[in-house]
Amino acid sequence: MAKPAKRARDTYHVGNLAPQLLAAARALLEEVGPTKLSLRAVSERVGVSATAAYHHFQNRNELVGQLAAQGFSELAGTLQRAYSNGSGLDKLRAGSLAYLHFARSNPALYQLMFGPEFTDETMIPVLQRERLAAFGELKRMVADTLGQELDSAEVRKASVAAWSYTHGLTSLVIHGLLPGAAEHSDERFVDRTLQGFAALAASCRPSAP
Amino acid sequence: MAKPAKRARDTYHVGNLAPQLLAAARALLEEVGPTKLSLRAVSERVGVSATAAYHHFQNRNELVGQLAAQGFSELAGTLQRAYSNGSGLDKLRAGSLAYLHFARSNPALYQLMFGPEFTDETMIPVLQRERLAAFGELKRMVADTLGQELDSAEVRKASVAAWSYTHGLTSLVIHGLLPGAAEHSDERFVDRTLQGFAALAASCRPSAP
DNA sequence: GGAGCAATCTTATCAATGTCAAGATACTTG
DNA sequence: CAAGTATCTTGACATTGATAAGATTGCTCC
Repeated sequence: MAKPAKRARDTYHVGNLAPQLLAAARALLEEVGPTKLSLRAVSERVGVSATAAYHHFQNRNELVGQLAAQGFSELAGTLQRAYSNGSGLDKLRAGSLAYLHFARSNPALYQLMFGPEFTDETMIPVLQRERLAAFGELKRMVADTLGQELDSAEVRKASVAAWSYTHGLTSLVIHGLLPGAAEHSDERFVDRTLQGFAALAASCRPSAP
Repeated sequence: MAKPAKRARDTYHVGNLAPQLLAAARALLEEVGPTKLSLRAVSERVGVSATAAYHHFQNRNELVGQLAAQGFSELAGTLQRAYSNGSGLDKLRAGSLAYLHFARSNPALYQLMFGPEFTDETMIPVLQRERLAAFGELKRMVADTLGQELDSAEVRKASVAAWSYTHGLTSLVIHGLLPGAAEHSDERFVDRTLQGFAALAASCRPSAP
């Protein structure tokens, strides 16, 4: 009704179910949490039978896997935007901020992306691809900051370091392990953590260079 | 039979079921993964009926919560040991190593400890306590390294920083997001990440102090 | 030491969920 | 328009978490 269905393919039976299921699942995911997302609830929200999803996804795992892949894709986009819009040398800080902001805006999705649902057996190709793409985006940022080749050992190590601390901080915030996780701003978390690193680094090389 | 039951309380009916259930759950957890741990399987392994556990735990959540609490307790102990045995200034490196080693020795338990199962509603007191205790251990290490008061702002920030990068690195390794996660040693991961931080820090203050 | 009691355990059962098989429906294509 | 295929529904089954009610065991107290 709202949109004129130009192609015949677009109005098929009930319509293109797969995107609708993904959208409903995405919404439900944030409502009920990553552990309580049921296929039946998703189907019911869209208005189809409980087993309709099996004609578009192999099983529940593929649906949530595509959801996670979608998350990694959005995360990569967010990082890229922060990277290009960032000014000065602290593009990495902007990256961390974007990362944390994405996770706090989509906590359940973030938990799904890094959750225990996907092991080697339950991994699906698209998820692996988007994961790599997101990490590639991070590596690009780091390579640019360091002024080195994208696949140099330096960049690889520094990228893992950057990803580690950002993901760790984000994970702690999301899971509520840090006091006052609810009220504090993204900036506060990132900046205080960076200050913490500075303090640790300073104590390693006591005072002079 | 094996052990002479000194107190009468110790041989009660089938015996002290709660610890047995926890032990079986702990073993099963690592066998089937954190998402597939069922109460029934645990009960069956111990040799009791499916609902026997409900006389010792409110529900499944309390059982896995106590498992997670146990994990935090062991983690705290591991950290403390690494901290006291560590030599020189790199006690923090020893702490990171111990953290990563614990997680890789108990991957499913680690995923459970930081997994999405425990939200504000499903939180249980003992888990919260052990969590805080483990973080307290980390803070002690950092305070000692920095030579500052335990609850100074500096120590708090530095502790979050240290926890963030260690937890982030560990999480990435455990979830298989880093290439070659299976074969490489704990030392390699930690040291390369620390080198990565050094490279990042160096690029922020280009050359001179 | 035995009666009573409370803790513990079992059986039966239910609701929710993931999944499969078979049939019904709608769109497409020759 | 007919045949065929993609899509969707109904019905059913196994697994799991959970509850209710009954059975059993060990403790307690006279």
